[in-house]
Amino acid sequence: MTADARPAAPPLTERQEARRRRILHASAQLASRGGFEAVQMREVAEAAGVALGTLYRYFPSKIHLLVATMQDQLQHMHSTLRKRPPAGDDAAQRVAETLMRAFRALQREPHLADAMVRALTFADRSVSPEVDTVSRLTTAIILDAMGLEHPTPEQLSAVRVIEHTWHSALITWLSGRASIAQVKIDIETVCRLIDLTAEPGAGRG
Amino acid sequence: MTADARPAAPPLTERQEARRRRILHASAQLASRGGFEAVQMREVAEAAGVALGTLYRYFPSKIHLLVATMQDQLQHMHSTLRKRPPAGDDAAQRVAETLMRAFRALQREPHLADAMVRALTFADRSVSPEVDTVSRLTTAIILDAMGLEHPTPEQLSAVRVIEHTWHSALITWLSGRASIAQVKIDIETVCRLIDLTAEPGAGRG
DNA sequence: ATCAAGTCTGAAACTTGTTCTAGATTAGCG
DNA sequence: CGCTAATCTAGAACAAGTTTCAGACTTGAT
Repeated sequence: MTADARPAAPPLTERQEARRRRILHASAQLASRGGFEAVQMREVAEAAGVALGTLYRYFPSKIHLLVATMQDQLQHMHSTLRKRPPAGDDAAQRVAETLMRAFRALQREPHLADAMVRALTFADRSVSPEVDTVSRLTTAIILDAMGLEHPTPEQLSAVRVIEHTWHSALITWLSGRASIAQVKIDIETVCRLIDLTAEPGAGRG
Repeated sequence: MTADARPAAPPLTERQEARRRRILHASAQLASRGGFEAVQMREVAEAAGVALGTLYRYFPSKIHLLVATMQDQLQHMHSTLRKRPPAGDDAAQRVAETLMRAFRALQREPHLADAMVRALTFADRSVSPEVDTVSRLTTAIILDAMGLEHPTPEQLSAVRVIEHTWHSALITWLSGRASIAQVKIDIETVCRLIDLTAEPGAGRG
């Protein structure tokens, strides 16, 4: 899990750490109000009490900023979920329940969700490392729900597909093209893949 | 399917139809070169021999333009696929083959794919109708591959999840976070959902 | 052919993400 | 303390999406 691969992450001083937090907070705040468009770099800088140039030093683009915001929120959610693990009988149920729980959390701040998810899927290669971190966090959450320590490659594939579905379903909901009920069905549908890969010996054909 | 819902689509004159085509062509051309960023509204207008204001009259935003470009390309692909239907034995195989074929077509113009897919997932509510059209086209392609005329609700759910996976996998590939092999695995994995929802005993002919 | 309504053009203006610069502040160090 | 390098600030400048506007051109009806 510990992988600070990026070339030398210089340790931040306390004031710098504080600045970084203020920026992320301002970002989430503005996003909660008006979604992706409401997160305007000048406004973030002002709300965080920081010069525009400084904001760009900390986060090299609006997309980077919002993806980092998502990392932040996901971490929060991960620890929340850990405290109250899902109670279903089989893995598929637990994963579906976990994702729907996460989904309901996002529903409470739909604008914030909009900003984060749009940034995530719009990110180009220059943001890959950060997006990857988000992806690993999501994977960790799903694996936690499955209760697996050593997933098989097959199971990892199922998890990947679940993640795909999760992201894409989120987008269709955010853009008003799918109802919450529809998202629930999609998630439950994709979670059936877990059953397919659960039985040891039920190898892939 | 027949839904000219949008308030009165006034029939275009011949010259207008020609302008529209020129614009879409210029858009695809520029996108093929440098992807999303290379599609600059001023350049599209110039390449299409049209004033900037006119471009915006035809397509109210860059996103609208690129989503329309995708519609165009998808329609093209759909008719191509119809000519040579996939040859697999069961529905899952045929769908996977079809999607991988589409995927290889996109690979040939990765920049174009980048522009279209980024626009598609970045689109907000104001583009919903157009994005929905793309979604229906994709669904039609998948259902064609399955060989289904009257899918059950369950099968439609599977198709939805397949679409989710398709879009999201495409994004991970475009942003360099997944290899082509990985995409193939993901598609094959999700296609196993089709087997789950196949009518028992009906091998589907 | 003529008029009115709608469309297209060219160009400027406005918005917001991003970059750049010069000077002030801070951090680490002797 | 006093120096140097790094960081931060304020603000201008630039880039590309979007809007606006006055005037020229089409179109359709009379």
